[in-house]
Amino acid sequence: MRISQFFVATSREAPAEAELASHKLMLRAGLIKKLGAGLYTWMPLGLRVLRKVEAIVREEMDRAGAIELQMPAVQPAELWQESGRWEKFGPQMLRIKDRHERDFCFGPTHEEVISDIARRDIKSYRQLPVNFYQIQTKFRDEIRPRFGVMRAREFLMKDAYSFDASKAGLQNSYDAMYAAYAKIFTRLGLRFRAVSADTGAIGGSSSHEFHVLADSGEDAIAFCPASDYAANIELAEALAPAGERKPASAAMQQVATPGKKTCEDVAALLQIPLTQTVKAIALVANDKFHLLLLRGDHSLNEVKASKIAGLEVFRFATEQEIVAALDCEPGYIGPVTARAVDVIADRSVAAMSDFVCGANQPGYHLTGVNWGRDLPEPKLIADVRNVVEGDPSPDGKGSLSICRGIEVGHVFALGTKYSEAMNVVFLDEAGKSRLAEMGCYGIGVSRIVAAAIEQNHDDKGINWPQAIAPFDIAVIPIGYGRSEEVKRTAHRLHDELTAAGFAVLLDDRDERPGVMFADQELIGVPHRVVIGERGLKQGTLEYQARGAAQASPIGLQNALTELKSRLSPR
RNA sequence: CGGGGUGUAGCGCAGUCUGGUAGCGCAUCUGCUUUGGGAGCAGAGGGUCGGGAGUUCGAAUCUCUCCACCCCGACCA
Repeated sequence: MRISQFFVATSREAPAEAELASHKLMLRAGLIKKLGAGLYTWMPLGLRVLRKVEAIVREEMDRAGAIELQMPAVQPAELWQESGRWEKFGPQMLRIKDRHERDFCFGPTHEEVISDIARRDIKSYRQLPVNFYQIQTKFRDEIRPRFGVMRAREFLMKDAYSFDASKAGLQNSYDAMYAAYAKIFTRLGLRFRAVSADTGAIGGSSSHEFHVLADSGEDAIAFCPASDYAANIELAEALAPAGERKPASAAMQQVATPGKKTCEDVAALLQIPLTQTVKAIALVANDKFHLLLLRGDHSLNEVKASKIAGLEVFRFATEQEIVAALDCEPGYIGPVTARAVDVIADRSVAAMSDFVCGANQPGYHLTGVNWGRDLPEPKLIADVRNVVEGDPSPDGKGSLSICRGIEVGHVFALGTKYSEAMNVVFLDEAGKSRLAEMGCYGIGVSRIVAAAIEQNHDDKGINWPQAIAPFDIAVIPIGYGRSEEVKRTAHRLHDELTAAGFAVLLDDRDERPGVMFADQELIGVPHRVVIGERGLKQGTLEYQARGAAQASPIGLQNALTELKSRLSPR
């Protein structure tokens, strides 16, 4: 490809709205253009990358036995009403009406549609198992779209749905997808990790997320360096502290802590460790007030909290509700005099003695508080906090580390949730009607492009993994308009490399060298060869890999052979 | 949904407080020079200052209103 016949629109400065490295670089390199909040055009250069990712995903899905189809992006409301998700899905779903005032949505996902297809066409166990997939544009009306295509509203996703006759079959399908995902991300050249994930509101038996590891990732992952344990922080269990609770050694005392509303402030004022303090979080669920206790240095895990019976749908209490229930403003609330209130203690709080908490009197806290003596033992003890670095690993092998990741894939064993709701049944060997066991498997295709950049860039620009680079090699002639020999050599090399099956980008703009170098580095073409009069006189060209510190000369005579070997994987 | 911020040329910004005929850098176009790391000089084009209403002799600037975009946020123990 000659640049003059392609479209490369790079810029030196990124629009002010971009924060993340990948977002800035995608805009600067001209991969994407923003049309509106969370809406992006894939420019020709970006589209080449997107298509490469897509191709690898498709190949591995096919290889794993999945069958491609394509469902409509716009879906009738009826299907969603049938599954109950028309109401449940909430404002994330973009709802639209047609000219007859009939309700539709722009599909945020396709469980309903695929279930509808399956129930119409799958009648016998002989047709199972089957796994359908598509690579489709989805729309989710995110509260806050950001980071470019990383969290866009319109995005490209590969979603697959498996149907099996039995739980064991579902496990097979699930395992096959898990393996395919590992292959896909390996082929993409990304550093990733599969982690156990919460099965959340969808229900179902097991679930794994695939994360591309990057400090800028939105998700926290807990993993154990000493074992293969890895879980989304939402799921990672915080074990109860080992050993017996220490006996009380101090008397309960009320101390003045005016203006000190946070555990940090109180601990600083009293000169005690933060781990000695207890914070009380006021929650309301089903119109009932609850006080949830966490150690001062811990943070609430809302997913875990919502698994407690009665707290399935909770919210934080308003200041008015707190005052009404405890007769005290937030900042000084605590469990001791809150006898009429349901108290839920985190495991680590239940194991504390001589702790400090709010006194339910504005400007006062209590010190030396002890369970059983100063207040009743907690009615309910649960794991409701996020694990922190150094917590013991739930599998008992060492301690946890925390890293950040970008969720690019998710495999999910759904079971019969949708087959029940949508009546997806088939006849088994005995002629009996049975519910299909379903699984669903997503990959954020467009997000992968951004994630790959997060993981592979430097101060000059993108450094694509070979597998998804928009071009394999850039040919840069210096003095293109001045030297016939340079021009001729450049075109010959371009043609030969192209004939050898490589995607070649020839910079025939007759630009100054600095401009061409800077553009190639920004765009991130993994290899480049420079042709100049100087070198040609000595019969050499210059080769440089994108990440390499400097160029090395190669002989003009054997240039093609040499470049072929450098370009071929491994 | 709440709070904050921004909207001026394709991009990055100044000008707004203190009203008086719209500016800088990059990019674009023309010419000459230059040619191995985002060139130099000379010239040129491009903006109903987010939209609407109002105040005023006069509004990018003041007032009201609407819109778009960005950031932060459930609180906190």
